[in-house]
Amino acid sequence: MSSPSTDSADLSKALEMYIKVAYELEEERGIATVSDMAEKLGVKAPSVTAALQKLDSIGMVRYRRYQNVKLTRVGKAVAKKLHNRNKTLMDFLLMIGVDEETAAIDACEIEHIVHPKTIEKLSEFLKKKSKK
Amino acid sequence: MSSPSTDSADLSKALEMYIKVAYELEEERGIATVSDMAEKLGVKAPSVTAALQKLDSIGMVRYRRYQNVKLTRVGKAVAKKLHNRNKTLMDFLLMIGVDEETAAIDACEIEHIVHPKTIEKLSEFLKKKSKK
DNA sequence: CGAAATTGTTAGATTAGTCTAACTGTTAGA
DNA sequence: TCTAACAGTTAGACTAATCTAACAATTTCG
Repeated sequence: MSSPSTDSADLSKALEMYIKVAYELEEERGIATVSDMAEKLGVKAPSVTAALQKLDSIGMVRYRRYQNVKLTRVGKAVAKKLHNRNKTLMDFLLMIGVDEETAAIDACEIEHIVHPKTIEKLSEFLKKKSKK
Repeated sequence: MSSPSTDSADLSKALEMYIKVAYELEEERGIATVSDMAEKLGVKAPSVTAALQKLDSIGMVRYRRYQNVKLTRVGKAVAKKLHNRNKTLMDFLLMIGVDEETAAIDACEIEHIVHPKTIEKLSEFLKKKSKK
């Protein structure tokens, strides 16, 4: 029952974003580079280096200087959790009529802060809606 | 058309919370003291002093050392905006079945970050629901 | 192969928000 | 009234996240 916690309660929003973006890049192009991460996140390269050092130290990514980044199993799980949350939030926001762009921004903020129970209820709510 | 902006985009979540709590205390007991604010926010007194100095400097509160705090007109407007947002979010979260405590926590986080458009849509959505 | 261009890292500064410890102003009651 | 207790402030440290400037490794290609 107790695999390394995917419960990112102890990860800041900022660190979660680095994980998420690393994941997206691995998906999109097989590899996550520092500069691509910086670009996607709208920060400068040194911020990425610093974040990767932290994430490596807590076992979220495998990172060695001058080498590419690799999410660990735990890191991937965190990324996937964030993506699921994001999807649920997007679906809901679009359903109530929020425009795509605003929904994307808000979902990306909210995904880091809401309680799992809330996501759960939101998800159930959407399921019911879609059945009707 | 351009009264001092209630658009708290430039206020951090932390500063918004100080404003909100000052407002609640003014409502509840007519006066907001440093120690009551610290208590409500779960921070120490020096953090409150620092925040009040900042908020005074940007015209959100009237604050002079060793004296009680008074929200300015603009500060009050920000507080009210936050309360409205909070109410809308709470109503929604309770509607989908989130428990009171969790809803309160989440609403308090979300109120600082979502786009006005989103609150607007959420509000319309609740209105429709209640009519049915 | 090696130099130029690119990419990434390190060092050091900055900002916001918090804390503790020490100090100061205020106030209530003997 | 004056002082002890309380409330509030200041000083200084710390953390997280960011930046710029300078430096180092890597890669590409002439």
